[in-house]
Amino acid sequence: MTRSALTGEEVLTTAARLVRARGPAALTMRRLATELGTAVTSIYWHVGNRESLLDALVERTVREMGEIRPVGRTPHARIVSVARALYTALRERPQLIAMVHERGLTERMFLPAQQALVHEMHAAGLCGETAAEAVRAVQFQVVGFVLVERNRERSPEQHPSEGELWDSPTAEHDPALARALAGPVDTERLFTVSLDALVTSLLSPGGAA
Amino acid sequence: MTRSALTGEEVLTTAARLVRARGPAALTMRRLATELGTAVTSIYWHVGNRESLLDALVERTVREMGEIRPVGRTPHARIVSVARALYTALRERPQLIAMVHERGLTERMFLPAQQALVHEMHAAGLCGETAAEAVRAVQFQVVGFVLVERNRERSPEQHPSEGELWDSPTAEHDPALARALAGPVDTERLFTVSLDALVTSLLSPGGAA
DNA sequence: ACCTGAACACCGTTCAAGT
DNA sequence: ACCTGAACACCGTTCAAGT
Repeated sequence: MTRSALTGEEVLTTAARLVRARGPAALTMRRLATELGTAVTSIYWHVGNRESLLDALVERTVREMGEIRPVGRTPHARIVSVARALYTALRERPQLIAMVHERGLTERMFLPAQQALVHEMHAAGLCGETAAEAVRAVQFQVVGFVLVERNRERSPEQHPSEGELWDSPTAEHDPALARALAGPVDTERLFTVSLDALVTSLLSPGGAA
Repeated sequence: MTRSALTGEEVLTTAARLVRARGPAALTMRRLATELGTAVTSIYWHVGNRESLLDALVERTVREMGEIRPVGRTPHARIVSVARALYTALRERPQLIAMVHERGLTERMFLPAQQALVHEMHAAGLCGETAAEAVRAVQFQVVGFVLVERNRERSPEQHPSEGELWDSPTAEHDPALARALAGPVDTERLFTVSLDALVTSLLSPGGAA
């Protein structure tokens, strides 16, 4: 049986599917060829080599992250919406994001969202270095949460257990804190709450950063 | 020529050196064997396989990060000192940290520093969820900075250039902001400044988070 | 223009055999 | 108890040869 002509786009799509389903390590040229029903060497004609295939995959991810648009009526709401959209998009593509980061393109990936945030900071009356720091604060908040959360998912059994924190003498007399830091935490809620707090304090005159 | 008996410790040290010098991809069992002057298969007797070798490497890194101690007279100063120490330690071992993260041990790695931060937050009068959020805020600040910074180092040519930001209509009339967000930034200073601002606002009553 | 198999230099890992 | 080489199943990549 013959298959229709192979295209670069088809290679890319199948490669992306492999990465999302089974991680970057599962993306071998031979496995990809089997998946596509072609000889390994055909892939090379279309995408060069493995490295440039990964580059193309990353490029596509960066494009997708660029489609984030603010929604809401107040600057506060619009900033929160961008941060939430970033957060969601990052969580949906953990492996691809890791690949973007490995290639040093994280900043470029964030650029459109960053420009949107700058716009909203201006609308809220911030400017100059204050606005820049506010933008970064939001960005770091998102990245930090995604990282911590992913870490919890990966190793649900080995992150600091409540027990361990209870043993710590400093936490002994503050159970609310121990609970908040150990967990299972409702990260979704925690993200919303602390993002809201952050944006509020950033936008208030003489605020946090 | 014979060599003295191989030990697990020796394998670990040489492996760590290889990773720090040339990245995790350079750590192949065969290369390691050559470096050690033994047969590949000897390594297996001492450390099991590549996976458990990496586990041991990661374990060692986690231990090293646990040696952070706060210094200074005020809670503010002691919190800042912990954050700075974390920041420095993370920057010194980028590849090993990445491996820790891959294995989902980032939180465990941060645990000692986290406990120190909890202690200082209590000393500063915070407790419960407020203290927990403050601890996380500091932690995310550090992680966020290390990530952004490492990204800049990796791809000095492709992060958003000043030119690009200038083209953006939102930044056109705010050169100070454009400068702050593009770069090259004095990240060392930026880290100090924004860490100080963060801690100040966290510790002030009715503060940021 | 597109696809192929053979071949090369690398991997990690197992295992029977040595001392 | 420790070390070895041979062998296996995998890699990515090149290249001459096909259509």
